[in-house]
Amino acid sequence: MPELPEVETTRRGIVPFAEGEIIESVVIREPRLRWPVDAGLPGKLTGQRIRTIGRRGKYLLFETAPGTALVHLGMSGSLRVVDAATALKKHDHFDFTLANGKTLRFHDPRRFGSLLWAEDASRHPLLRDLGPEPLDDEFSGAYLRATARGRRVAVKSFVMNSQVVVGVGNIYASEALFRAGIHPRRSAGRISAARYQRLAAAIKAVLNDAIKLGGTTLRDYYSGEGAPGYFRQELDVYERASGPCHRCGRPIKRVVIGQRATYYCGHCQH
DNA sequence: CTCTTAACCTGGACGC
DNA sequence: TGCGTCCAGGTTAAGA
Repeated sequence: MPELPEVETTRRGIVPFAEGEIIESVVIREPRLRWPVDAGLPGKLTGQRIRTIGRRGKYLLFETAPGTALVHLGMSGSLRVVDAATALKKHDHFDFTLANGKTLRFHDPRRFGSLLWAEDASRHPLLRDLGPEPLDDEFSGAYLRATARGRRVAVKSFVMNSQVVVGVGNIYASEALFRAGIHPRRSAGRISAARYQRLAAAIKAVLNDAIKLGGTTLRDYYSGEGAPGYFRQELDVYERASGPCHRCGRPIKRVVIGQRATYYCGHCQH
């Protein structure tokens, strides 16, 4: 479910309530997430102050003195600020109870999300090999072009590869390729420098636009404060199969690339 | 190395 | 109502 804009919106929603706060208790109700939750994790976090709440790709990073708790929302996860007395719902898998009376509550029906511990987050195996942040200056058309050299994979799969660049998931990959006028099936290694410049700019623009509107709510995404994202109404192609292209009016196509639904305009994208 | 595929899991929508 | 099928915002591990 959540891509970079949704994770960033979640982060911004919980920062005012949780950054700088003491974690009074950690309750794990369901440890069977994407990776089993370490039984020793509550003991490590309890009593610690959350120094910062950061983000790396789609991971939220709760940094404390002894280490960092990594939270990934997977496909269907959400992390929300609730009052301590808020009734539990099905699939509320863990809570961080804070000293200010608020609780960070993780909800995830499909359990593809995760809660992990790292003494040094940047060296954790799941973070160590990640590509650059798309909104950083080092992520550019030149970087994409150099990284794509010799690769034959479809460009859509290429930009969704977190070792190439983090945070670009299935919605924003289709959206960025539409904005850049690039066909999603084109081989990554056979795209010009000029077109990669357009693509890098399109990725930055679509992610920034989505963050401004609080992300995209299709089914079950809600921010840290429980608000839906309003970028859905700005989508040009995603889940618009057979609808008119916003540029040329021809019907948007839906195909499957790398097992994922992909939307594009056959006339505007080459 | 690069690339493809299966797998992890629940629930909602839809057809019969 | 129920049952089977398909689909869903992510990511890794295994295999070719």
